[in-house]
This record gives sequence, C-alpha cells and structure tokens, in this order.
Amino acid sequence: MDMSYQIAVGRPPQSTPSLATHAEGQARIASAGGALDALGTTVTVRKDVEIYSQGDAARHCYQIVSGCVRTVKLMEDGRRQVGEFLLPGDWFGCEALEEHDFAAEAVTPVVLRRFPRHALETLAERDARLGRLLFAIVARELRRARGQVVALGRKTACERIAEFLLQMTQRMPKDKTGAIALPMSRTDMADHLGLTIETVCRTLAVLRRAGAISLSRANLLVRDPVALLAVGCATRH
Amino acid sequence: MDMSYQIAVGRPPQSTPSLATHAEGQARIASAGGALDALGTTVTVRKDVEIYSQGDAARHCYQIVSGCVRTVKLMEDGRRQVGEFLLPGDWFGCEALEEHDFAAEAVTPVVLRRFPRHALETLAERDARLGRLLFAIVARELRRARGQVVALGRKTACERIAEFLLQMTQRMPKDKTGAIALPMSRTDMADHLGLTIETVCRTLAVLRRAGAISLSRANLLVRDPVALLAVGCATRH
DNA sequence: CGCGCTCTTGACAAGGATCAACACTAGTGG
DNA sequence: CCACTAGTGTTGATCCTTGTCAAGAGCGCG
Repeated sequence: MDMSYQIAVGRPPQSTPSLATHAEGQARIASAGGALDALGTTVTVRKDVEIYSQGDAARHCYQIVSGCVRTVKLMEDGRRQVGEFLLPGDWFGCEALEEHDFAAEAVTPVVLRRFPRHALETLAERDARLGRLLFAIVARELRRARGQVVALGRKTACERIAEFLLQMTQRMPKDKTGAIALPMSRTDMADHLGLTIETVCRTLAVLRRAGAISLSRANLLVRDPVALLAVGCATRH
Repeated sequence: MDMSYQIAVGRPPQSTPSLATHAEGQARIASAGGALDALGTTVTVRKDVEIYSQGDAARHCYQIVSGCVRTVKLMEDGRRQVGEFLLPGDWFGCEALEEHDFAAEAVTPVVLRRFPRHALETLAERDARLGRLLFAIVARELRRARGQVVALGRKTACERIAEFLLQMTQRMPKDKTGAIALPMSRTDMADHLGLTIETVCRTLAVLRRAGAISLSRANLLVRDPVALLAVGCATRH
C-alpha cells in the first residue's frame, strides 16, 4: 500500500486512553515521496508575527513543521477571538474560500511548509487520495469548530478550561514527568475560551488548589485527569 | 458550459445589499441532469422528528427540498446546543468523518433528498466538479461555525440576536411586506445563541420597543436593519 | 538594579441565569 | 361552538457567574 499520503489520527498513542476520542489528531503527510513535496516551500516566522491577515486573498495553505500558530478574529472595537491553536503536523488555511476569515499568527517561533492552493487543487483533481486528505482536514476542522461552539455556548468557565487543558495535554509533547509547556499566554487562552484573563487565572488557581493540576506560568502537569474530565468543577464555590 | 453542478451563492438577489457578504449562500445543485439525481431518494420527515442521532454512523448526507432542519448536540446533563438552522437548498451531513457529532432534527415538516455518502464519494472521484462542490459545502459550513464561535465567545446577547435576525431575514423568503416567518421556537433560538429563553424574549422586546423590528410570535419584520447592524444595542439598559 | 512585561489576586459591578407567575394560542373533547 | 388544557411565550424579582477596575507579585532582560 502506498503510504505517501496518510492521515494520522492522533499523536503517537500515549497514555490517557479515556480521551482517545478527544484526540482530534492532526492530518499529516508523510514526507516520503509524493508530488506534494515539490510544491511546498519552507518558511520561518518569528513569534507574534502574522502569517496572513483576515481578509487576505487565500493564496497559500500551510502545514506546521514546528512551533505553535493561532487563528484570530479581531472585531472593530478590539474584541478578539482566537479560533484555535495549531501544532506541528496541523494544516491551516486550506479551507479558505476566497479570502481568509481569520488571521493566522505565530504564537512561538514557527517553521512552516507552505503550498500554493491552486497547485494543490490541481494536484488533488488528478490524485484522489490528496483530494480525500484535504477534505478530511477541513472536515476535522469543522468538527473542532463545532466542539468549540458547544463549549462557548453551553459550558462554564471551569469546564472550558478543564477541557482545554486536557486537549493541550493530549496534543503537546510531554516531558518525563508527564508535564507540558503551554506555548500561549493567558490572554490567548482567554480569547480562545471566551473569557477574560482574570477568570482564566482564577479558575486555574481553583484547579490547582483542588489538586487537579500543578501549574507555574507555562509549565502544566495534569495530576488528576479524571477530576478534570468530571469537572462539574466540584469546587462550585 | 455544463451547469449540472453549480453553487449558487445566496438566494435570488433580493434587497439589503449592505449584507451581501453575509449572505452565506446555500450550495445547491441544479436538478437538471447529473448522475447525482439518480443517487438521491426523496424523504419526508415530520416536525420534531430526528433525521439522525449524534453518534450514528454517517451513511447518508442530505439536501433540503423544503422545510427547516436544526443540528443539535445534547450534553449528558441535558444542556443543549443548536449548531445551525438549515433551509431549502442547504446540505448537511456531508462533513461527517465516521459518525455524526451532532444530531439533525426537523424543525418543521421537511422534505429531503438523501444521498449515500460512499456513492457520492465514488462519483466525486470521477467528477472533479462534484468534488469541488462537496469541498465548498464543507468549507462554507466551517466558515459559518467560526462565525458562531465569534458570536458565542465575544458578543453580547443583544448582538447575537440582532445578527441572528438579520441572517434569517437574508435567508428566508419574504412576504410582500418584507416580513418572514421564523420557523423555530424561542427555545431553539436560545440554544443556538447560547442564551436562555427568557433572555431571548427580553432582548426581542427591547429591539421591538426600540422600533428596530416588529414581531409577534413567529412573524418577524426588520424595520431598521441599520440599527440592528449597528447594535451596540444602544439600549444598554 | 530597575524597567516593563505577564500573571495573580482582591473588591465591586453587571449581564444574563434562575425561579416564579401569568398570558396567549392552538388543539381537544364535550 | 365553547370550555378546558397543555404548550409556548412574556414579564418580573432576585441571584450568581463572570467581567471590570485596581493594585501588587513575579520574572526576564537590558
């Protein structure tokens, strides 16, 4: 079987099986062969620099090699919504119709593979596997966006944060203690979860005091995944 | 040019040009010809009956002929989120990966065209235009979901309702006075907008008193689209 | 060492939720 | 045809989660 195009669902299977269905894996393409490689160019972007703006014509789409990217919608009055955080292996920008509706910015220094959309489309029409891959990427994005809709529409601050921490723990590489380094600031988290920085801080403090996590700045260790999963956030008060 | 597959963006061009970009048109397929017609079967569903459940294997996808459909996510404790309302011409269920993450239910009596997904996929691999159509449908869904994320994450109750009313006015057929008949209940609206019924009622009352709309039960007339667009919802109090 | 970040915590305000009562409408059956 | 009932919508009173405003703590960097 030709593996030059493949979708890996989830990271290398690691721990926490109860969350397996949450592992909204990244679609990636094995670098081995494929006409795709010839189309891409490698780009590096410094921290906090914009990759494209909202409203830009959608000429390229991207796959992350290393680093973390956020998608951002800015309202005229300055309110900000972070759509999602993207990690190595993740694709973004593929789904744009004519123009990008969100901007993309580097959360950390980032290395990307950049592909011209029209070339990708042309190739996809000759190679059905690539077509399926692109479709799966967008379908996965849609599922993730809908999960966020449920979180923002119907979950409490505590539930949103617990869910977010679990997701990040699934997606990020762990050190030997099982801890991860959150790449984004409190502001980014707040704007992703539809909260304020202060609420994020306070809720993290509650979870820490409850013994569910330990956290100092960026360094996060989920001590009690079950408690986080169960978050009616027992400490209702 | 072969028109058997086409994406019509927006309804027959009707009024309110300032919102043209909002008219997140429905992707539809002209009934004239196309191998697609042979694949579809017509289905009717009574009001409030489920078309598929969340968790169901995704065997079919659908296009609405008449009526209104909602997609619904139900949490274990009964909290409910309505993903979107779908109207004639709209597709749904195409984006599912393995199983549907939301249920689909008839808001009103509904007539559907139902297509087996695997047959659609097979056909799409031979006919690039159908492939592009399916991709565009999912991309459009994704854009809509992201708009909802911004609304739920960063907009006030009043802004969400104003935006919703404008969208519905764009998408629904108007009578000679320019009014529309909202197909869904207050509960559905509330669960779509991440609010309670009471807040929906009260906010509608505020907008009515401000002269921006007139509304009795389901009958809605937007009297002052500019005011609705501008909603900082002046009546902050 | 001190400046400028981001993060944290506290006090208070407010938007929206909850609880409760009532109004309106459509449907049902006598 | 009317009365009754159940469901949906509306409005009021009150509560609570989260936002706002403010001050301080911790950390990185020149």
